[in-house]
Amino acid sequence: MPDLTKQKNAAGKLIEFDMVHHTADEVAHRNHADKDKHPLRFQGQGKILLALSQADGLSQKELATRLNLSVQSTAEFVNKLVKKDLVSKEKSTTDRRKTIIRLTNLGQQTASAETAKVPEFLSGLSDTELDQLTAILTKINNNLYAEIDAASPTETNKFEAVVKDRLRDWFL
Amino acid sequence: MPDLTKQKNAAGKLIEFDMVHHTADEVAHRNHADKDKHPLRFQGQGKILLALSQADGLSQKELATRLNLSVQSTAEFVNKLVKKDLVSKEKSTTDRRKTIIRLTNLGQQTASAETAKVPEFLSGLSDTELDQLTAILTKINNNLYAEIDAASPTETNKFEAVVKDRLRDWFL
DNA sequence: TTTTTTAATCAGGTCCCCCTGACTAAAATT
DNA sequence: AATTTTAGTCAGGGGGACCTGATTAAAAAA
Repeated sequence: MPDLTKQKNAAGKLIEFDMVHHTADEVAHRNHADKDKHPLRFQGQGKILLALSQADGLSQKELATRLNLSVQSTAEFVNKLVKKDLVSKEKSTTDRRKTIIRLTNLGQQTASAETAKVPEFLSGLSDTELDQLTAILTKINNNLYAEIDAASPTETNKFEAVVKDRLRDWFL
Repeated sequence: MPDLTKQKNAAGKLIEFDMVHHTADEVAHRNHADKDKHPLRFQGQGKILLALSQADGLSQKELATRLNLSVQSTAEFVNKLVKKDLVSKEKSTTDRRKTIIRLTNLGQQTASAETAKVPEFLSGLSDTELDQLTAILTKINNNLYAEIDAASPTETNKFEAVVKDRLRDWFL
């Protein structure tokens, strides 16, 4: 078994990263006169955006199912995104009960912009360090997937698929 | 300059970590019948708790100043924490305008419990990997501090001090 | 065709983070 | 003693993540 101290050190750094990262883009958004407010994480409106950037043109129901949200919540988030011009709604022609949600250009940009600016804080790391980090995070993430799976088996597949597929699009 | 691909890989993993981590404890809280709800991050009530665990017995005004919050928001969070028995309020005897906020035992436990369970997902990492991770995250965090500083010079000192001191208490 | 299922919507709610404005009580100044 | 500054409180508001219940319109099944 590994050295407890080393584990704690790493854990501390990870927590610190969490907090500092959060604050960093909070501050960035506040000062930068960026009219757009929030980080758009994997929650609420951000969730929708992420799912759509992986598979565009889903119906609201589809979105709700994939994201484990009630259809009402989904509708709420979608409507908010429509107001911000990030997605569009249109009635399906084949089944007129359905509403198809699509990313607008702005929506696509927004989704990618999120990741485009990430590597900034990775500057200063050597190739070796980047490789190490990637390898380590892969393990950590797998541990987390396992944790999610243990707690909620049904949810994993969908979630993991959405996240991984999306990240693949972005980074590979 | 570093390999762009390596940087992207690492960035992808980091984003993935963010999302998966978030979802992991969301799910954990949902299923585990843990009566306590939220992760208590560096926001709102969590912010207060963190600050207090670094320097207990501050006045509300002090808290507000350190955390860059309005006094009203601070009061709101403090009151919520009081209801949860995590902090206590008492009038200062030397200056009867002031209200001194202190962590209760439960509050202290809660603050530390947060970190106690973190190393879980670090299991499976070797000592070497843990060292590497720590070193790398240190660099990343410093980059982020620099970013915060650039965007909001006034805020940095307070923030960095609170975070680092608190983490030191927890992990060293 | 009538009934049932399905995709959405509206209404209303809970709780969280955070802010401004108005007002009180207690110190510090003048 | 009268005034001003300071620490808090109350009231009210804006936005966000979510949910349940009730209702409508359209498609699928009986």
